[in-house]
Amino acid sequence: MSGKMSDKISDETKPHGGAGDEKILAPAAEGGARKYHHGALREALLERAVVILGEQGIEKLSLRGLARDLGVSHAAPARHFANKGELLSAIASEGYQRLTAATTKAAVGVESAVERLRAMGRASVRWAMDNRSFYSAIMNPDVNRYADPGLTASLQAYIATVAEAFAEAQHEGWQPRSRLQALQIFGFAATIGASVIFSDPLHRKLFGNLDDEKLIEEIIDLVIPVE
Amino acid sequence: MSGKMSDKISDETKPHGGAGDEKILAPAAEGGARKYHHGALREALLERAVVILGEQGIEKLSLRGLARDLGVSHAAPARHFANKGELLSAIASEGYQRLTAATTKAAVGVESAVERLRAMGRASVRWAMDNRSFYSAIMNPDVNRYADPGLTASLQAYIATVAEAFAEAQHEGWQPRSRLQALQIFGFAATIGASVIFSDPLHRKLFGNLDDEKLIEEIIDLVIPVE
DNA sequence: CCCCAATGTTGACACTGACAACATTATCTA
DNA sequence: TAGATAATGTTGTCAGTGTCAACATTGGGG
Repeated sequence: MSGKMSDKISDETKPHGGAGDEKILAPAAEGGARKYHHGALREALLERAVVILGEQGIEKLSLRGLARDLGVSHAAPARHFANKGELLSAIASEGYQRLTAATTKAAVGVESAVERLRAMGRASVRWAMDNRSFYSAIMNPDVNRYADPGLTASLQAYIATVAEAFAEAQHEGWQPRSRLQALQIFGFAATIGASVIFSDPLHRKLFGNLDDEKLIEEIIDLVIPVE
Repeated sequence: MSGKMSDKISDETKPHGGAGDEKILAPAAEGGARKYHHGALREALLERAVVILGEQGIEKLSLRGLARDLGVSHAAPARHFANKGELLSAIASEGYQRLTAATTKAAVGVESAVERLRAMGRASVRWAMDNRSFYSAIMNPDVNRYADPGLTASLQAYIATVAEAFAEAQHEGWQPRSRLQALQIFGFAATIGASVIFSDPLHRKLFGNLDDEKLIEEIIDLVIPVE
């Protein structure tokens, strides 16, 4: 992704061939493949942005930088994302969709509603740890402040998925004396907080040695006690 | 804070008077006071930055913008903060110091360690809600990624304060069967999560009507049950 | 093949951060 | 009190970024 590599890719822009919606350019004679397929820039931008996010953080992310990395003109990304804010909303939205999918998958085949809840909690924290780039976008206050409708909808869907699981657990008799809304907010709070602590390098550093698997299970026990 | 206002303030730069370390310039003849005292720019920058943070978010914050707002030359802020990252670290560090102070204050005069813990939890969440600008800096993944030693120390101090409170509570017999580290991580997780949910506008919106006082108390009951 | 929409390019401009040289203010010491 | 030095603020310049508009290329449909 050096500037030198970008120069090579620019030369590949000229020869246009192929047909159908699979616009794959032939590898350049000098070796190296084009960084994206014409018409698939949006996906390439998202993908590259997530990498930059993980390596350097949000402030260092720029549309021009992405354009350079992918060998397109500096204003091309603006065809897909009006501005950086829209790009970040898309990343966070994608993140929530993946988080929701991971959470939902964890509950599949689990009979008891309480055990489903526990499995979902585990999956959420583990997902945040394994997808720090996405999670850093999801937890960015500015991204939330300027969230577009797609991001709002994705977060709403995630909330609904988990909230429903809490309702089912209480319906099965779990924590009958607590108000459902309180249980739900509590569960979300613990999940968000644990995800931050276990995924953010600074927090991890300051909390000292964290035996992830053991601690996460202990916390699940505290949040969702099984009598 | 318009450019026009900046022009007026620039005119006030010329007459230097007064003595001692209280360098207050006389109000301009046309009205309006200078935005900062010479030598007190650092404080003025921090103060103004927190306002911008709250009104527009981090991305919109710029050193040049602050310089303009305060009527100083564009590069003056760099005398106090090498870059934006340093400014944000300072804000987050100040935030943690205030959060720690609020948390500590809430525990004063409370006899029982468990009640102290509950009071501290309440104070933390309430503080985040009342200081959204600071909390948005504190919770910004980039700010944490590029935290300077001052910020790291402030976060460490906050963690130590609360962790100690958990240790005292368990020492008094609270939750004897749980491992202390798990209780502490759990408590921090719940606090961080609740603070995010109750302070972030997007989260508040999607979680629907939140009866703050009641819910916070219910969550405290779930995190720190009193038998 | 032609038309039009989608997508990508180019050039220009305003804004931001960074840097260096210079200017002003504040502090300290003899 | 004067002089030296440090701290602080100013000015100008340059590179990088976002934004905009006009233009060019690619893709899809009739």
